[in-house]
Amino acid sequence: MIKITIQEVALKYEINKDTLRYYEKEGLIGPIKKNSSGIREYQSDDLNRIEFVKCMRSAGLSIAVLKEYIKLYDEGNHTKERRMALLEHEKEVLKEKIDFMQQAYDKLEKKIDYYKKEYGK
Amino acid sequence: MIKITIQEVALKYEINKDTLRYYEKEGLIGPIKKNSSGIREYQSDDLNRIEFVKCMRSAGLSIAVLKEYIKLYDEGNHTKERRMALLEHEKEVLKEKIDFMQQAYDKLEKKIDYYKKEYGK
DNA sequence: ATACTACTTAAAGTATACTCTAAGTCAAGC
DNA sequence: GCTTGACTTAGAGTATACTTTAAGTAGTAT
Repeated sequence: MIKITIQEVALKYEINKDTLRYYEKEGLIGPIKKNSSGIREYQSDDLNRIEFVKCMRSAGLSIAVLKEYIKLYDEGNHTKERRMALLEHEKEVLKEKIDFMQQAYDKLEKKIDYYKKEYGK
Repeated sequence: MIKITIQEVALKYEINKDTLRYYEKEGLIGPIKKNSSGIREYQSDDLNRIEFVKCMRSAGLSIAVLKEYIKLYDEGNHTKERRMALLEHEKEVLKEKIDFMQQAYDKLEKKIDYYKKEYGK
């Protein structure tokens, strides 16, 4: 059984300790088990969840959406359909965002090329 | 010479009128010419700028970065190198973000597929 | 025993980007 | 001439996601 401290989790995933506690308070992760002194001991299941949350947050999924997903998850098997719908919706949102960003990327590239030509004169 | 109102710009680009004024106050667009009654009259140059800002904002470039770029632009030709560097930096940042989002997208897709299999049972 | 460091909590503070409010002006229609 | 509706401003308010603060505890090193 793995038991690692908040410090170690923070280092491993490059997430602020306060952010980890904040995510826990919001119900995105945990509740994390605590030892007799009240210190958090993160286990491998917790780490998987953290990795998922980190990935989704870095992609722009909101705390609220992740909270909702976790809530449904914790409610058990009868929420599978709703969870799936939620994920599919977020997938679509993400797709659109990626599109916007790709458009901006292309525009930036063009602008830079233009500068390069100008600069070369 | 085109002259369109803030209302029309707001409709055309789906940007809140308050946001347009906010962007102007921050120096991202304009200053927009005003008629004798103090009403803004947007011209085609303004619209091009607005389109650029909208595109970059939708891709996540910060107000601060756009402000900096516009500032350099307004300072004249001798800032071209710095502008190019700024754009290239933002391009790299965008690339990374797109990567993160693509990763999350793939992860979501996998999760959904998993649910679909489970659900089919 | 005392100093040091990392942990704990609840709550306040910060950054970013809007978005709304209040008070007022102005042109058009009745 | 008065109402209506869109505009103006400065400044306050909101949402989201942290991040910091203050006050306190617990385990380890000297």
